[in-house]
Amino acid sequence: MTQESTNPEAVGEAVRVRFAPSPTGYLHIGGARTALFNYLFARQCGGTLVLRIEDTDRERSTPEATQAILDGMRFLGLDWDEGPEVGGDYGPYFQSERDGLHRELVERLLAAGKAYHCFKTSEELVRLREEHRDAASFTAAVREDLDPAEVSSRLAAGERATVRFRVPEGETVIDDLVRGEVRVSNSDIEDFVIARADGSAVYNLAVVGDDNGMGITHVMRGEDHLSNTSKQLLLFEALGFSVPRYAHISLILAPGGGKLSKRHGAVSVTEYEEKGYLPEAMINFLARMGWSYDDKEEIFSLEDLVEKFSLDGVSNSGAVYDLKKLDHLGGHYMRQRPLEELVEMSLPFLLRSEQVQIDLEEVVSGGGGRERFEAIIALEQERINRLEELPERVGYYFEDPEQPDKGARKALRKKKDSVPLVERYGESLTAQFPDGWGSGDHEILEEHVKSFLEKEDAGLGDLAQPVRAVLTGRGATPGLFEVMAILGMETCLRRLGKLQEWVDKAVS
RNA sequence: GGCCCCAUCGUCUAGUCGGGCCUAGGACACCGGGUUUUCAUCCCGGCAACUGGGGUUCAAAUCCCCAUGGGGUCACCA
Repeated sequence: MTQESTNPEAVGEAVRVRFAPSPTGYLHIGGARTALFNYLFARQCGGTLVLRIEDTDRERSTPEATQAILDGMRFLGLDWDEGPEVGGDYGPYFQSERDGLHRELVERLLAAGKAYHCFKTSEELVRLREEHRDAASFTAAVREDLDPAEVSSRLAAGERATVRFRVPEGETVIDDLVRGEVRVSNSDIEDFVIARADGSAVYNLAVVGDDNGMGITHVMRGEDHLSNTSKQLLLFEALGFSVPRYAHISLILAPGGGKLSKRHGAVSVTEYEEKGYLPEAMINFLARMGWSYDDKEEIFSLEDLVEKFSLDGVSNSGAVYDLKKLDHLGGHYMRQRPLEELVEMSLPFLLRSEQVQIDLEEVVSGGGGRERFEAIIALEQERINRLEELPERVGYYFEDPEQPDKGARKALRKKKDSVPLVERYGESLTAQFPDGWGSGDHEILEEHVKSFLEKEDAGLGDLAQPVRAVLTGRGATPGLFEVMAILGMETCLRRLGKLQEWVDKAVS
Protein backbone atom coordinates (compact mmCIF):
# COMPACT_ATOMS: atom_id res chain seq x y z
CA MET A 1 0.00 0.00 0.00
CA THR A 2 1.62 3.12 -1.17
CA GLN A 3 0.57 6.36 0.41
CA GLU A 4 1.55 9.02 -2.07
CA SER A 5 2.22 12.54 -1.09
CA THR A 6 -0.81 14.78 -0.96
CA ASN A 7 1.26 17.35 -2.71
CA PRO A 8 -0.53 18.39 -5.89
CA GLU A 9 2.69 18.32 -7.87
CA ALA A 10 2.78 14.61 -7.35
CA VAL A 11 -0.71 14.35 -8.75
CA GLY A 12 0.33 16.19 -11.83
CA GLU A 13 -2.78 18.24 -12.33
CA ALA A 14 -4.56 21.24 -10.93
CA VAL A 15 -6.41 20.23 -7.82
CA ARG A 16 -10.17 20.59 -7.83
CA VAL A 17 -12.07 19.63 -4.72
CA ARG A 18 -15.68 20.01 -3.80
CA PHE A 19 -17.93 20.38 -0.82
CA ALA A 20 -21.29 18.91 -1.68
CA PRO A 21 -23.88 19.34 1.05
CA SER A 22 -27.51 18.47 0.62
CA PRO A 23 -29.69 21.38 1.66
CA THR A 24 -31.96 19.51 4.01
CA GLY A 25 -30.92 21.35 7.13
CA TYR A 26 -28.43 23.81 8.50
CA LEU A 27 -24.69 23.52 8.14
CA HIS A 28 -23.80 20.84 10.63
CA ILE A 29 -20.48 21.11 12.44
CA GLY A 30 -19.43 17.86 10.81
CA GLY A 31 -20.22 19.32 7.43
CA ALA A 32 -18.45 22.51 8.38
CA ARG A 33 -15.33 20.56 9.16
CA THR A 34 -15.53 18.73 5.86
CA ALA A 35 -15.91 22.08 4.15
CA LEU A 36 -12.93 23.43 6.07
CA PHE A 37 -10.68 20.53 5.17
CA ASN A 38 -11.62 20.85 1.52
CA TYR A 39 -11.03 24.57 1.68
CA LEU A 40 -7.62 24.15 3.28
CA PHE A 41 -6.55 21.51 0.82
CA ALA A 42 -7.61 23.65 -2.12
CA ARG A 43 -6.08 26.87 -0.84
CA GLN A 44 -2.85 25.21 0.12
CA CYS A 45 -2.12 23.87 -3.30
CA GLY A 46 -3.61 26.67 -5.29
CA GLY A 47 -6.49 24.46 -6.29
CA THR A 48 -10.15 25.18 -6.76
CA LEU A 49 -12.91 24.70 -4.23
CA VAL A 50 -16.25 23.91 -5.78
CA LEU A 51 -19.46 24.19 -3.81
CA ARG A 52 -22.13 21.93 -5.19
CA ILE A 53 -25.61 21.81 -3.72
CA GLU A 54 -27.01 18.31 -3.87
CA ASP A 55 -30.65 19.23 -3.85
CA THR A 56 -32.09 16.24 -5.63
CA ASP A 57 -34.16 15.15 -2.68
CA ARG A 58 -37.18 17.20 -3.65
CA GLU A 59 -39.07 16.43 -0.47
CA ARG A 60 -36.44 17.57 1.97
CA SER A 61 -34.38 20.15 0.17
CA THR A 62 -35.25 23.79 0.81
CA PRO A 63 -33.92 27.11 -0.41
CA GLU A 64 -33.70 28.21 3.22
CA ALA A 65 -31.31 25.40 3.99
CA THR A 66 -29.20 26.29 0.98
CA GLN A 67 -29.03 29.84 2.23
CA ALA A 68 -28.16 28.69 5.73
CA ILE A 69 -25.29 26.63 4.35
CA LEU A 70 -23.93 29.54 2.36
CA ASP A 71 -24.29 31.81 5.39
CA GLY A 72 -22.52 29.30 7.58
CA MET A 73 -19.63 29.04 5.16
CA ARG A 74 -19.34 32.79 4.96
CA PHE A 75 -19.48 33.18 8.73
CA LEU A 76 -16.54 30.83 8.99
CA GLY A 77 -14.75 32.69 6.26
CA LEU A 78 -14.69 29.77 3.86
CA ASP A 79 -15.14 31.17 0.40
CA TRP A 80 -15.60 28.96 -2.63
CA ASP A 81 -14.30 29.50 -6.14
CA GLU A 82 -17.17 27.97 -8.04
CA GLY A 83 -20.74 27.39 -7.03
CA PRO A 84 -23.89 29.21 -6.04
CA GLU A 85 -23.71 33.00 -6.27
CA VAL A 86 -20.25 32.95 -7.82
CA GLY A 87 -20.77 30.78 -10.88
CA GLY A 88 -17.97 29.03 -12.73
CA ASP A 89 -17.23 27.13 -15.91
CA TYR A 90 -18.39 23.75 -14.68
CA GLY A 91 -21.96 24.56 -13.75
CA PRO A 92 -24.71 24.26 -13.06
CA TYR A 93 -23.81 23.87 -9.41
CA PHE A 94 -27.18 22.75 -8.21
CA GLN A 95 -27.47 19.05 -8.74
CA SER A 96 -31.14 19.31 -9.58
CA GLU A 97 -30.22 21.32 -12.66
CA ARG A 98 -27.97 18.58 -13.95
CA ASP A 99 -30.76 16.10 -14.37
CA GLY A 100 -30.34 15.93 -18.16
CA LEU A 101 -26.68 15.09 -17.80
CA HIS A 102 -27.45 12.30 -15.39
CA ARG A 103 -30.10 10.82 -17.66
CA GLU A 104 -27.62 10.63 -20.51
CA LEU A 105 -25.31 8.62 -18.34
CA VAL A 106 -28.09 6.21 -17.46
CA GLU A 107 -28.80 5.76 -21.16
CA ARG A 108 -25.16 5.04 -21.85
CA LEU A 109 -25.01 2.39 -19.20
CA LEU A 110 -28.25 0.87 -20.46
CA ALA A 111 -27.00 0.84 -24.05
CA ALA A 112 -23.77 -0.82 -23.00
CA GLY A 113 -25.67 -3.50 -21.14
CA LYS A 114 -24.10 -2.37 -17.87
CA ALA A 115 -27.46 -1.50 -16.42
CA TYR A 116 -30.95 -2.89 -16.83
CA HIS A 117 -34.57 -2.06 -16.21
CA CYS A 118 -36.08 -3.52 -13.12
CA PHE A 119 -39.86 -3.95 -13.06
CA LYS A 120 -40.06 -5.26 -9.53
CA THR A 121 -42.59 -3.41 -7.43
CA SER A 122 -41.65 -2.08 -4.03
CA GLU A 123 -43.81 -4.77 -2.43
CA GLU A 124 -41.89 -7.43 -4.29
CA LEU A 125 -38.62 -5.86 -3.28
CA VAL A 126 -39.54 -5.83 0.36
CA ARG A 127 -40.27 -9.53 0.12
CA LEU A 128 -37.06 -10.25 -1.76
CA ARG A 129 -35.02 -8.50 0.86
CA GLU A 130 -36.54 -10.60 3.58
CA GLU A 131 -35.79 -13.76 1.65
CA HIS A 132 -32.31 -12.75 0.60
CA ARG A 133 -30.17 -11.58 3.46
CA ASP A 134 -26.97 -10.96 1.51
CA ALA A 135 -26.26 -8.81 -1.49
CA ALA A 136 -25.25 -11.64 -3.78
CA SER A 137 -28.45 -13.59 -3.46
CA PHE A 138 -30.57 -10.45 -3.58
CA THR A 139 -28.89 -9.53 -6.82
CA ALA A 140 -29.43 -13.01 -8.22
CA ALA A 141 -33.11 -12.71 -7.41
CA VAL A 142 -33.62 -9.24 -8.76
CA ARG A 143 -31.52 -9.48 -11.87
CA GLU A 144 -33.45 -10.98 -14.78
CA ASP A 145 -32.33 -11.02 -18.35
CA LEU A 146 -35.40 -9.76 -20.06
CA ASP A 147 -35.72 -9.67 -23.79
CA PRO A 148 -35.09 -6.12 -25.07
CA ALA A 149 -38.33 -6.25 -26.98
CA GLU A 150 -40.22 -7.21 -23.88
CA VAL A 151 -38.62 -4.36 -21.97
CA SER A 152 -39.63 -1.78 -24.52
CA SER A 153 -43.16 -3.07 -24.82
CA ARG A 154 -43.67 -3.11 -21.06
CA LEU A 155 -42.20 0.37 -20.87
CA ALA A 156 -44.42 1.48 -23.74
CA ALA A 157 -47.38 0.02 -21.88
CA GLY A 158 -46.60 2.43 -19.08
CA GLU A 159 -45.15 -0.05 -16.64
CA ARG A 160 -42.93 1.57 -14.07
CA ALA A 161 -39.30 0.49 -13.92
CA THR A 162 -36.17 1.62 -12.17
CA VAL A 163 -32.75 1.18 -13.65
CA ARG A 164 -30.25 -0.94 -11.80
CA PHE A 165 -26.54 -1.13 -12.26
CA ARG A 166 -25.27 -4.57 -13.14
CA VAL A 167 -22.50 -5.05 -10.58
CA PRO A 168 -19.67 -7.01 -12.18
CA GLU A 169 -17.83 -9.80 -10.44
CA GLY A 170 -14.56 -9.07 -8.77
CA GLU A 171 -13.26 -6.81 -6.09
CA THR A 172 -13.30 -3.06 -5.73
CA VAL A 173 -10.36 -1.37 -4.09
CA ILE A 174 -10.53 2.13 -2.70
CA ASP A 175 -7.12 3.72 -2.43
CA ASP A 176 -7.97 6.10 0.36
CA LEU A 177 -5.62 8.92 1.25
CA VAL A 178 -6.27 8.63 4.97
CA ARG A 179 -7.21 4.98 5.32
CA GLY A 180 -5.02 3.21 2.84
CA GLU A 181 -6.51 0.42 0.75
CA VAL A 182 -10.06 -0.57 1.49
CA ARG A 183 -11.15 -3.73 -0.29
CA VAL A 184 -14.71 -4.72 -0.90
CA SER A 185 -15.83 -7.86 -2.65
CA ASN A 186 -18.30 -6.98 -5.38
CA SER A 187 -20.46 -9.86 -4.22
CA ASP A 188 -21.19 -7.70 -1.19
CA ILE A 189 -22.58 -4.98 -3.40
CA GLU A 190 -26.07 -5.53 -4.73
CA ASP A 191 -27.30 -4.35 -8.10
CA PHE A 192 -28.21 -0.90 -6.91
CA VAL A 193 -30.71 1.50 -8.41
CA ILE A 194 -29.22 4.30 -10.45
CA ALA A 195 -32.42 5.79 -11.84
CA ARG A 196 -35.87 6.12 -10.39
CA ALA A 197 -38.99 5.08 -12.24
CA ASP A 198 -39.38 8.65 -13.43
CA GLY A 199 -35.96 8.46 -15.03
CA SER A 200 -34.15 10.77 -12.62
CA ALA A 201 -30.79 9.67 -11.34
CA VAL A 202 -30.22 8.43 -7.84
CA TYR A 203 -27.42 9.79 -5.66
CA ASN A 204 -24.50 7.55 -6.53
CA LEU A 205 -24.91 8.02 -10.25
CA ALA A 206 -25.49 11.75 -9.88
CA VAL A 207 -22.37 12.16 -7.78
CA VAL A 208 -20.24 10.27 -10.24
CA GLY A 209 -21.60 12.27 -13.12
CA ASP A 210 -21.04 15.54 -11.29
CA ASP A 211 -17.63 14.78 -9.88
CA ASN A 212 -16.54 13.80 -13.34
CA GLY A 213 -18.33 16.66 -15.04
CA MET A 214 -16.80 19.15 -12.65
CA GLY A 215 -13.31 17.78 -13.05
CA ILE A 216 -12.98 16.89 -9.39
CA THR A 217 -9.56 15.46 -8.60
CA HIS A 218 -9.91 14.80 -4.88
CA VAL A 219 -13.01 13.82 -2.97
CA MET A 220 -12.74 14.60 0.72
CA ARG A 221 -15.81 13.68 2.70
CA GLY A 222 -17.10 11.99 5.82
CA GLU A 223 -16.45 8.36 6.54
CA ASP A 224 -20.15 7.69 6.29
CA HIS A 225 -19.64 7.81 2.53
CA LEU A 226 -17.08 5.03 2.51
CA SER A 227 -19.65 2.41 1.66
CA ASN A 228 -20.91 4.53 -1.24
CA THR A 229 -17.44 4.85 -2.62
CA SER A 230 -17.17 1.30 -3.87
CA LYS A 231 -20.42 1.77 -5.78
CA GLN A 232 -19.23 5.03 -7.20
CA LEU A 233 -15.93 3.49 -8.22
CA LEU A 234 -17.82 0.82 -10.11
CA LEU A 235 -19.75 3.52 -11.92
CA PHE A 236 -16.63 5.51 -12.77
CA GLU A 237 -15.14 2.40 -14.34
CA ALA A 238 -18.27 1.45 -16.21
CA LEU A 239 -18.50 4.94 -17.64
CA GLY A 240 -14.84 5.07 -18.53
CA PHE A 241 -14.23 8.12 -16.35
CA SER A 242 -10.95 8.76 -14.61
CA VAL A 243 -11.24 8.18 -10.91
CA PRO A 244 -10.56 10.94 -8.37
CA ARG A 245 -8.48 10.37 -5.26
CA TYR A 246 -10.48 9.80 -2.10
CA ALA A 247 -9.95 10.83 1.48
CA HIS A 248 -12.52 9.77 4.03
CA ILE A 249 -12.48 11.73 7.24
CA SER A 250 -13.70 10.18 10.47
CA LEU A 251 -16.94 11.38 11.90
CA ILE A 252 -17.48 13.80 14.73
CA LEU A 253 -19.15 12.00 17.60
CA ALA A 254 -21.47 13.23 20.33
CA PRO A 255 -20.07 13.62 23.86
CA GLY A 256 -21.57 10.33 24.99
CA GLY A 257 -20.36 8.62 21.85
CA GLY A 258 -22.54 7.97 18.87
CA LYS A 259 -23.89 10.15 16.19
CA LEU A 260 -24.33 13.82 16.75
CA SER A 261 -27.93 14.97 16.90
CA LYS A 262 -30.04 17.87 18.08
CA ARG A 263 -30.24 16.19 21.46
CA HIS A 264 -26.63 17.10 22.07
CA GLY A 265 -27.15 20.83 21.89
CA ALA A 266 -25.95 23.10 19.19
CA VAL A 267 -24.90 21.21 16.11
CA SER A 268 -25.32 23.85 13.46
CA VAL A 269 -22.83 26.56 12.71
CA THR A 270 -25.64 29.09 12.86
CA GLU A 271 -26.32 28.22 16.48
CA TYR A 272 -22.71 28.82 17.41
CA GLU A 273 -22.77 32.08 15.57
CA GLU A 274 -25.84 33.08 17.55
CA LYS A 275 -24.10 32.20 20.78
CA GLY A 276 -21.42 34.63 19.82
CA TYR A 277 -18.49 32.34 19.26
CA LEU A 278 -15.93 34.02 17.07
CA PRO A 279 -15.43 32.39 13.68
CA GLU A 280 -11.69 32.03 14.24
CA ALA A 281 -12.43 30.02 17.38
CA MET A 282 -14.78 27.77 15.44
CA ILE A 283 -12.20 27.27 12.72
CA ASN A 284 -9.46 26.41 15.19
CA PHE A 285 -11.79 24.07 17.04
CA LEU A 286 -12.99 22.33 13.90
CA ALA A 287 -9.49 21.97 12.53
CA ARG A 288 -8.21 20.29 15.67
CA MET A 289 -10.94 17.69 15.57
CA GLY A 290 -9.41 14.98 13.49
CA TRP A 291 -6.34 16.87 12.49
CA SER A 292 -3.14 17.75 14.28
CA TYR A 293 0.08 19.42 13.33
CA ASP A 294 2.64 18.31 15.88
CA ASP A 295 2.90 17.61 19.57
CA LYS A 296 2.97 21.28 20.59
CA GLU A 297 0.84 23.69 18.63
CA GLU A 298 -2.84 24.06 19.33
CA ILE A 299 -3.61 27.56 18.13
CA PHE A 300 -4.07 28.00 14.41
CA SER A 301 -5.47 30.84 12.41
CA LEU A 302 -7.10 30.10 9.07
CA GLU A 303 -3.91 31.36 7.43
CA ASP A 304 -1.78 29.03 9.55
CA LEU A 305 -4.01 26.16 8.60
CA VAL A 306 -3.78 26.88 4.90
CA GLU A 307 -0.05 26.66 5.28
CA LYS A 308 0.17 23.72 7.65
CA PHE A 309 -2.75 21.49 6.79
CA SER A 310 -1.89 18.09 5.47
CA LEU A 311 -3.80 14.88 4.93
CA ASP A 312 -0.96 13.16 6.76
CA GLY A 313 -2.11 14.91 9.90
CA VAL A 314 -5.70 13.74 9.56
CA SER A 315 -6.44 11.02 12.06
CA ASN A 316 -8.54 8.02 11.25
CA SER A 317 -10.49 7.58 14.44
CA GLY A 318 -13.70 9.34 15.34
CA ALA A 319 -13.57 12.51 17.42
CA VAL A 320 -15.90 13.37 20.27
CA TYR A 321 -16.45 17.08 20.36
CA ASP A 322 -15.78 18.90 23.59
CA LEU A 323 -17.48 22.21 24.18
CA LYS A 324 -15.10 23.10 26.99
CA LYS A 325 -12.34 23.24 24.46
CA LEU A 326 -14.40 25.43 22.19
CA ASP A 327 -15.00 27.79 25.09
CA HIS A 328 -11.34 27.95 25.82
CA LEU A 329 -10.57 28.81 22.21
CA GLY A 330 -13.45 31.26 22.24
CA GLY A 331 -11.88 33.10 25.15
CA HIS A 332 -8.49 33.04 23.56
CA TYR A 333 -9.63 34.64 20.35
CA MET A 334 -11.87 37.05 22.20
CA ARG A 335 -8.77 38.52 23.80
CA GLN A 336 -7.03 38.67 20.44
CA ARG A 337 -9.68 40.74 18.73
CA PRO A 338 -9.20 44.48 18.33
CA LEU A 339 -11.54 46.30 20.70
CA GLU A 340 -13.18 48.24 17.88
CA GLU A 341 -14.32 45.05 16.20
CA LEU A 342 -15.60 43.57 19.41
CA VAL A 343 -17.64 46.69 20.05
CA GLU A 344 -19.34 46.36 16.69
CA MET A 345 -19.96 42.67 17.17
CA SER A 346 -21.28 43.15 20.70
CA LEU A 347 -24.00 45.61 19.80
CA PRO A 348 -26.52 43.18 18.39
CA PHE A 349 -26.14 40.96 21.42
CA LEU A 350 -26.69 43.81 23.83
CA LEU A 351 -29.47 45.54 21.94
CA ARG A 352 -31.46 42.34 22.29
CA SER A 353 -31.27 42.49 26.05
CA GLU A 354 -33.92 44.34 28.01
CA GLN A 355 -31.81 45.18 31.01
CA VAL A 356 -29.23 46.95 28.95
CA GLN A 357 -30.05 50.37 27.60
CA ILE A 358 -27.68 51.51 24.97
CA ASP A 359 -27.85 54.77 23.15
CA LEU A 360 -27.10 53.15 19.84
CA GLU A 361 -26.89 56.40 18.00
CA GLU A 362 -24.30 57.75 20.35
CA VAL A 363 -22.26 54.58 20.28
CA VAL A 364 -22.26 54.46 16.53
CA SER A 365 -21.53 58.13 16.13
CA GLY A 366 -18.61 57.90 18.53
CA GLY A 367 -19.80 60.31 21.22
CA GLY A 368 -19.28 60.02 24.97
CA GLY A 369 -21.52 56.98 25.04
CA ARG A 370 -19.15 55.32 22.66
CA GLU A 371 -16.23 55.85 24.97
CA ARG A 372 -18.15 54.46 27.90
CA PHE A 373 -19.37 51.49 25.90
CA GLU A 374 -15.87 50.70 24.71
CA ALA A 375 -14.61 50.80 28.27
CA ILE A 376 -17.24 48.26 29.29
CA ILE A 377 -16.41 45.92 26.44
CA ALA A 378 -12.71 46.25 27.11
CA LEU A 379 -13.23 45.00 30.64
CA GLU A 380 -15.36 42.07 29.58
CA GLN A 381 -13.16 41.18 26.66
CA GLU A 382 -10.71 39.30 28.81
CA ARG A 383 -13.40 37.49 30.72
CA ILE A 384 -15.84 36.06 28.22
CA ASN A 385 -15.69 33.20 25.76
CA ARG A 386 -18.64 34.19 23.62
CA LEU A 387 -20.55 37.38 23.02
CA GLU A 388 -23.75 35.85 24.32
CA GLU A 389 -22.37 36.13 27.85
CA LEU A 390 -22.27 39.88 27.65
CA PRO A 391 -25.82 41.07 28.44
CA GLU A 392 -26.14 39.32 31.76
CA ARG A 393 -22.73 40.51 32.85
CA VAL A 394 -23.09 44.21 32.20
CA GLY A 395 -26.56 44.97 33.50
CA TYR A 396 -25.25 46.94 36.48
CA TYR A 397 -23.76 49.57 34.24
CA PHE A 398 -27.24 50.49 33.10
CA GLU A 399 -29.52 49.84 36.07
CA ASP A 400 -29.09 49.81 39.83
CA PRO A 401 -28.85 46.19 40.95
CA GLU A 402 -31.93 45.06 42.82
CA GLN A 403 -30.50 42.11 44.65
CA PRO A 404 -27.03 40.99 45.66
CA ASP A 405 -26.08 37.65 44.19
CA LYS A 406 -24.68 34.84 46.26
CA GLY A 407 -21.12 36.08 46.16
CA ALA A 408 -22.14 39.63 46.98
CA ARG A 409 -24.24 38.48 49.94
CA LYS A 410 -21.28 36.59 51.25
CA ALA A 411 -19.09 39.68 50.97
CA LEU A 412 -21.70 41.80 52.71
CA ARG A 413 -21.99 39.37 55.60
CA LYS A 414 -18.27 39.01 55.94
CA LYS A 415 -17.63 42.72 55.89
CA LYS A 416 -20.73 43.91 57.68
CA ASP A 417 -18.58 45.93 60.05
CA SER A 418 -17.26 47.94 57.15
CA VAL A 419 -20.38 50.05 56.82
CA PRO A 420 -18.97 53.09 58.63
CA LEU A 421 -15.73 52.79 56.67
CA VAL A 422 -17.63 52.73 53.40
CA GLU A 423 -19.72 55.70 54.50
CA ARG A 424 -16.60 57.71 55.17
CA TYR A 425 -15.27 56.56 51.81
CA GLY A 426 -18.33 58.01 50.12
CA GLU A 427 -17.82 61.28 51.88
CA SER A 428 -14.20 61.29 50.91
CA LEU A 429 -15.11 60.74 47.28
CA THR A 430 -17.50 63.65 47.36
CA ALA A 431 -14.87 65.89 48.86
CA GLN A 432 -12.12 64.77 46.55
CA PHE A 433 -14.07 64.83 43.29
CA PRO A 434 -16.49 67.72 43.37
CA ASP A 435 -16.94 67.46 39.61
CA GLY A 436 -17.00 63.66 39.39
CA TRP A 437 -14.71 61.70 37.12
CA GLY A 438 -14.49 60.23 33.64
CA SER A 439 -14.98 56.65 32.52
CA GLY A 440 -11.25 56.18 32.10
CA ASP A 441 -10.18 57.65 35.43
CA HIS A 442 -9.67 54.46 37.41
CA GLU A 443 -6.08 55.29 38.25
CA ILE A 444 -7.08 58.47 39.98
CA LEU A 445 -9.68 56.56 41.96
CA GLU A 446 -7.13 54.00 42.97
CA GLU A 447 -4.68 56.61 44.16
CA HIS A 448 -7.39 58.23 46.16
CA VAL A 449 -8.46 55.02 47.81
CA LYS A 450 -4.90 54.27 48.80
CA SER A 451 -4.45 57.50 50.65
CA PHE A 452 -7.92 57.15 52.11
CA LEU A 453 -7.12 53.70 53.48
CA GLU A 454 -3.83 54.90 54.81
CA LYS A 455 -5.58 57.55 56.83
CA GLU A 456 -8.14 55.01 57.99
CA ASP A 457 -5.47 52.42 58.64
CA ALA A 458 -7.68 49.86 56.92
CA GLY A 459 -7.11 47.17 54.31
CA LEU A 460 -8.37 47.31 50.76
CA GLY A 461 -10.29 44.10 51.18
CA ASP A 462 -12.41 45.59 53.92
CA LEU A 463 -13.51 48.35 51.62
CA ALA A 464 -13.50 46.88 48.15
CA GLN A 465 -15.56 43.81 48.93
CA PRO A 466 -18.67 45.50 50.28
CA VAL A 467 -18.34 48.37 47.84
CA ARG A 468 -18.30 45.98 44.91
CA ALA A 469 -21.28 44.15 46.32
CA VAL A 470 -23.48 47.19 46.68
CA LEU A 471 -22.31 48.86 43.50
CA THR A 472 -22.79 45.87 41.22
CA GLY A 473 -24.82 43.35 43.17
CA ARG A 474 -22.12 40.87 42.41
CA GLY A 475 -19.37 39.06 44.21
CA ALA A 476 -17.15 39.06 41.15
CA THR A 477 -16.64 41.81 38.62
CA PRO A 478 -13.79 43.39 36.71
CA GLY A 479 -11.43 45.59 38.71
CA LEU A 480 -13.45 47.70 41.11
CA PHE A 481 -11.93 51.04 40.15
CA GLU A 482 -12.39 50.41 36.48
CA VAL A 483 -16.01 49.64 37.16
CA MET A 484 -16.43 52.71 39.36
CA ALA A 485 -14.84 54.89 36.74
CA ILE A 486 -17.42 53.78 34.20
CA LEU A 487 -20.31 53.98 36.63
CA GLY A 488 -19.57 57.60 37.41
CA MET A 489 -19.67 59.36 40.74
CA GLU A 490 -23.34 60.06 40.95
CA THR A 491 -24.28 56.44 40.45
CA CYS A 492 -21.60 55.23 42.83
CA LEU A 493 -22.72 57.49 45.63
CA ARG A 494 -26.36 56.63 45.15
CA ARG A 495 -25.69 52.90 45.34
CA LEU A 496 -23.23 53.27 48.20
CA GLY A 497 -26.03 54.83 50.17
CA LYS A 498 -27.84 51.51 50.22
CA LEU A 499 -25.07 49.64 51.92
CA GLN A 500 -26.58 49.48 55.40
CA GLU A 501 -29.86 48.26 53.96
CA TRP A 502 -28.10 45.58 51.92
CA VAL A 503 -26.00 44.43 54.82
CA ASP A 504 -29.10 44.08 56.97
CA LYS A 505 -30.76 41.99 54.30
CA ALA A 506 -27.71 39.85 53.77
CA VAL A 507 -27.23 39.16 57.45
CA SER A 508 -30.82 38.26 58.23
C1' G B 1 -27.27 -9.53 11.32
C1' G B 2 -23.89 -8.79 6.46
C1' C B 3 -20.08 -5.54 4.85
C1' C B 4 -16.62 -1.62 6.01
C1' C B 5 -13.75 1.67 9.28
C1' C B 6 -11.48 2.54 13.96
C1' A B 7 -8.96 1.56 18.99
C1' U B 8 -2.96 6.01 23.44
C1' C B 9 -4.91 10.17 29.66
C1' G B 10 -12.26 12.02 31.02
C1' U B 11 -11.83 14.79 25.90
C1' C B 12 -8.75 16.38 21.32
C1' U B 13 -4.24 14.30 20.15
C1' A B 14 1.82 13.42 19.40
C1' G B 15 4.35 8.97 18.90
C1' U B 16 2.56 3.77 14.90
C1' C B 17 4.08 3.86 8.07
C1' G B 18 10.42 3.32 8.18
C1' G B 19 10.06 -1.47 15.96
C1' G B 20 14.79 0.62 20.43
C1' C B 21 15.65 8.03 21.60
C1' C B 22 8.56 6.53 25.28
C1' U B 23 10.21 5.55 32.96
C1' A B 24 4.53 7.68 26.45
C1' G B 25 4.77 14.36 24.97
C1' G B 26 1.21 18.57 24.42
C1' A B 27 -3.69 20.90 24.85
C1' C B 28 -8.70 21.19 27.19
C1' A B 29 -11.04 19.79 31.69
C1' C B 30 -10.06 18.78 36.79
C1' C B 31 -7.12 19.46 41.54
C1' G B 32 -3.35 22.29 44.24
C1' G B 33 -0.14 26.82 44.62
C1' G B 34 1.51 31.85 43.06
C1' U B 35 0.02 36.94 41.21
C1' U B 36 -4.49 40.02 42.46
C1' U B 37 -9.48 44.22 45.78
C1' U B 38 -13.20 39.80 43.75
C1' C B 39 -13.43 37.39 38.91
C1' A B 40 -10.83 36.47 34.54
C1' U B 41 -5.98 36.39 32.47
C1' C B 42 -1.08 34.80 33.40
C1' C B 43 2.76 31.59 35.83
C1' C B 44 4.18 27.02 38.56
C1' G B 45 2.92 22.08 40.05
C1' G B 46 -0.25 17.61 40.19
C1' C B 47 -3.77 13.79 38.61
C1' A B 48 -4.45 10.76 34.39
C1' A B 49 -3.66 6.46 28.87
C1' C B 50 -0.80 2.50 25.16
C1' U B 51 -8.66 -2.27 25.31
C1' G B 52 -7.45 -7.76 26.23
C1' G B 53 -4.94 -12.16 24.63
C1' G B 54 -1.67 -14.60 21.57
C1' G B 55 2.42 -14.37 18.36
C1' U B 56 7.16 -12.21 15.48
C1' U B 57 11.78 -10.02 17.58
C1' C B 58 17.58 -9.26 21.38
C1' A B 59 13.65 -5.38 21.75
C1' A B 60 6.50 -3.66 20.41
C1' A B 61 2.28 1.74 22.01
C1' U B 62 4.61 0.76 17.29
C1' C B 63 4.51 -5.42 12.96
C1' C B 64 0.89 -9.98 12.46
C1' C B 65 -3.52 -12.79 14.22
C1' C B 66 -7.76 -13.34 17.29
C1' A B 67 -11.13 -11.44 20.79
C1' U B 68 -13.61 -7.34 22.75
C1' G B 69 -15.34 -2.55 22.29
C1' G B 70 -16.84 1.81 19.49
C1' G B 71 -18.49 3.88 14.86
C1' G B 72 -20.47 3.83 9.90
C1' U B 73 -23.49 1.64 6.21
C1' C B 74 -26.97 -1.62 4.14
C1' A B 75 -33.74 3.05 0.22
C1' C B 76 -36.81 4.48 -6.34
C1' C B 77 -32.44 9.86 0.67
C1' A B 78 -28.30 12.36 -0.07
